[in-house]
Amino acid sequence: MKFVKIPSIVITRLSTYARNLKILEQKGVDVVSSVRLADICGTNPAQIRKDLAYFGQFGVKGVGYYVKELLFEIGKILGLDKEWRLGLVGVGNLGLALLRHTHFMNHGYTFVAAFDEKPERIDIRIGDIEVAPLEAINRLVKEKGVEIGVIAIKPVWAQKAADMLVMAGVCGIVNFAPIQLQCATHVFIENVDFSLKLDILCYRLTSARSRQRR
Amino acid sequence: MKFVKIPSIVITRLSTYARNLKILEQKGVDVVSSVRLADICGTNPAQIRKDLAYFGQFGVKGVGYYVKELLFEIGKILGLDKEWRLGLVGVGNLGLALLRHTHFMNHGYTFVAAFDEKPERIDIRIGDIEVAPLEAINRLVKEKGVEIGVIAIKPVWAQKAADMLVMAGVCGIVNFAPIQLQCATHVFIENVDFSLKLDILCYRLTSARSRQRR
DNA sequence: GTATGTGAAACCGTTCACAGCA
DNA sequence: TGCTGTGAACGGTTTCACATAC
Repeated sequence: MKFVKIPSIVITRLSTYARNLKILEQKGVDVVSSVRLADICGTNPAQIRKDLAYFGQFGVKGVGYYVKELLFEIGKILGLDKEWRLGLVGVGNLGLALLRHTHFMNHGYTFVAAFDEKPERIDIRIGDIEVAPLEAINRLVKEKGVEIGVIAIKPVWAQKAADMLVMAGVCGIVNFAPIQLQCATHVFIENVDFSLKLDILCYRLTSARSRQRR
Repeated sequence: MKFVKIPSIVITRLSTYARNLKILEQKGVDVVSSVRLADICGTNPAQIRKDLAYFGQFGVKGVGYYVKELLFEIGKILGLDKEWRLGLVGVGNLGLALLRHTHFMNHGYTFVAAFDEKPERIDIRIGDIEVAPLEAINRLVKEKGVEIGVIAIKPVWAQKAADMLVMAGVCGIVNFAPIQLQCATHVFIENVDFSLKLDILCYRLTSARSRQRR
């Protein structure tokens, strides 16, 4: 078997396919062709087939893909066939939104710990979780088996939080703070960046307007 | 002047450059070379120079870039040299986080209206803003001059919210709901997608682990 | 000497087009 | 016939390398 580097955009699309396959499954659709799925996902049929080809052959020639089967296979590829344990740093409004609102999340993810730097937030209970101080990160990450850290704290604290998470053994971080975290190379970081998206929109709106004015 | 299509990844990077130039400015740094800036931004010096070349010549040969000047120019390119008026749909925890916590945002963006579908949230005041029902979108978007809509409402309501915003004249939307919005082609949509980022991390962690096991 | 700006080359991802199979 | 899987062609982005200017 050859070593093939998989572009990260492929992974992004797989997640999109999974999301839309779930919707098809709920609608009771059994089989879907790459053309139909591409239409739904806003991409190209060849792209879907190429993306899947990185991982194997999941379709039936002349027929298409069985929705449930493909969903299962993509889940396996992405690693969604297990429960992932999340630790939250920062229990402000954003943190609370993440903790409470499961509709912003897929199944398979559970918050098992939460931390904050503000003394008045310590010991507050949210569901099953008790908010702990940042100093408890090392102990609780190990105790609760946190695998992914979610940073939703003020930017000034974000790097410290990341350092503590990594020190405790966390290898994956979703960062909501608008700064670039510096971590060891074995740590995977994904940024969720509202102000970046706003900047992109500004540019598009600005250039669309200046084009109109001509 | 030639028409050159600018890749959207260039815009993304410009925003990153701006963010880091701001930090350099605060530190009192006057001049920065593309090598140094690339180092900070985690990219390649040639890439920075190529990105900027789409828009003009902003450096001094043998010297580098004047931080303040370059920051100003990038701001002008992105359209950050004006105030942008935002309208929020969905005043749950996430919406409140966006409204209140300015550290998730750059300067230059101001929320001027907020909407929610839950009757108990209507008429609540947050700062200068009074929460209005979705039905008021059309009127208030026009009255307050909303230019960008921010959707932080439950997925089931998201498409309706988008439709109403677009109907009222909004051409840019930042969407936090984990669904793909369908809008007219003149509308720019940027998605902020937590569960997508989680899926990417899962994949990376899973494949890193399976690589270790070998 | 030093760092930008930019053609040219290398690289990578997307799309095409068709062989192969149900 | 219909749709997948895939080599080949294409198009676009990144990187290199050097002429140019301070």
